[in-house]
Amino acid sequence: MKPNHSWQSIQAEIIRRISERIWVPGELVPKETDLAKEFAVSRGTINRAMRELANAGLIDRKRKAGTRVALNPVRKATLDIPVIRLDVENRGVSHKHMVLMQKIVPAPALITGKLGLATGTRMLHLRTLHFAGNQPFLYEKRWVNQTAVPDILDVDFSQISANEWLVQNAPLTTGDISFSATNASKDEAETLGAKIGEALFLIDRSTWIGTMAVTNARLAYAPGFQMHTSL
Amino acid sequence: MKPNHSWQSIQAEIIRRISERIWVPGELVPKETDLAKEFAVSRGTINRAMRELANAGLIDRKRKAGTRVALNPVRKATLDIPVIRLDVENRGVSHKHMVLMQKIVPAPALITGKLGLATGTRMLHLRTLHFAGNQPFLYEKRWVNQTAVPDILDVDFSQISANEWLVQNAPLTTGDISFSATNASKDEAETLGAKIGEALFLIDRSTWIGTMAVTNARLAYAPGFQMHTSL
DNA sequence: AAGTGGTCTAGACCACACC
DNA sequence: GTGTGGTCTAGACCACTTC
Repeated sequence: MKPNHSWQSIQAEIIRRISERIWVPGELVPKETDLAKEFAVSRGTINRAMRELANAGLIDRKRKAGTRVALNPVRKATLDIPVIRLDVENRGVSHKHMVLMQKIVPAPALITGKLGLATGTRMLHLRTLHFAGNQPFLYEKRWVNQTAVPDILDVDFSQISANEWLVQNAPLTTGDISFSATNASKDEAETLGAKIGEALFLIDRSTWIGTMAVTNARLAYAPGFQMHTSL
Repeated sequence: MKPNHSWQSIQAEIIRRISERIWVPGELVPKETDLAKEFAVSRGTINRAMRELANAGLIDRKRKAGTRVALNPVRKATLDIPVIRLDVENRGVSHKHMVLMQKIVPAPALITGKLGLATGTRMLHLRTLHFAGNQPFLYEKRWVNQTAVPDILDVDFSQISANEWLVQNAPLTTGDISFSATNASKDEAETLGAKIGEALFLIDRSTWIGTMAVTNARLAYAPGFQMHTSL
């Protein structure tokens, strides 16, 4: 039989019923077999349409208890975190980077704590300034666990940034990200061409492969930076 | 026949092959029918496992051209944007809010521009201070298009915050969000109990129902705020 | 115990991209 | 034209939850 409805059109109709309050928050909605009859499709198609809405937090589904419209719909914003070079190039300007510091030293407790490593672990420390065109764009302070990615010790970071090397050579890490705001320190202000105390957008990211800590990066963006997405 | 593999275990195995570089970035991976044979499952199960990886940006799939491991895996971070009250309560403290200003005036061009409304449109303007426990948490400056949600004019905002009323009564909006950092103005500093110039985390959100602009909110968080998520 | 969603199957047709 | 992924079907069994 030829389908009269695609899963996407059914999903759109369900969204319409929720947004127009035909189905009210907290209310039980018809079960899959009933909806399958109504739309004259198979249950699998209904399931496909509803599953994504459940993942998105719009509806709550429980076996036996049925499906209800979520009382407190949690909006989810998806942020793409590309390689810094591509992020810059997508803005229509060229990217270059400059390594300001590269050394292997015992990491501060703040870093080993975040990564769950023993205090005093010797790690590779890098400070890199990324440019968008001729403007400083991003000041990256990174600590890398040599044990997790020993090959990194042979990399020439004037050719490829640590960020890009890690994405290509340690893909599929898990991690935490936090976003915040900070006043520029003297070091940050001078490096980024900002004023001391100017508000900077900050990303702090720690990544692991399985349970092995790989790296922590503190990314301070030049003043005026905005991270943008849609809902 | 009883399945030997769930789609999740197959997905995990595919991820393993990519992360251990058994399948190299840019390389063509076996087609669905071949993988179905290998894992002794039906093609639908393979498709389910791969579809989510394609959505996540890990692989690129094209009809006829086949499936390839993505060259530049874009990490996607998902941010949950809950109602402010729940955001606060999830931190283990009580929430209350205080309406500092409520008036209907012609909106500034900055706002009408963002929302695509005629300059000088009269809109409902609200300034609300949200507390986490007894600490100022978030200073919200909001503009609401009365035409889109006329019922909002009857709402008592001392009982329910505009944020929460809109989530419940104008759900499923589309919108833009931007995240940035700003130095606290005198007004913001006094309201949030911060110092003038202190770095504040800022969210600017505009939402629409279809093509009808609903609201713009500028959320300035108290110093020290972090937005956190995992990869 | 019983009802609901979660998953899987084997097959089919279609849409798109490459030829 | 041809090959690949995208989708749908009709049916089945299972897992979880509530009763």
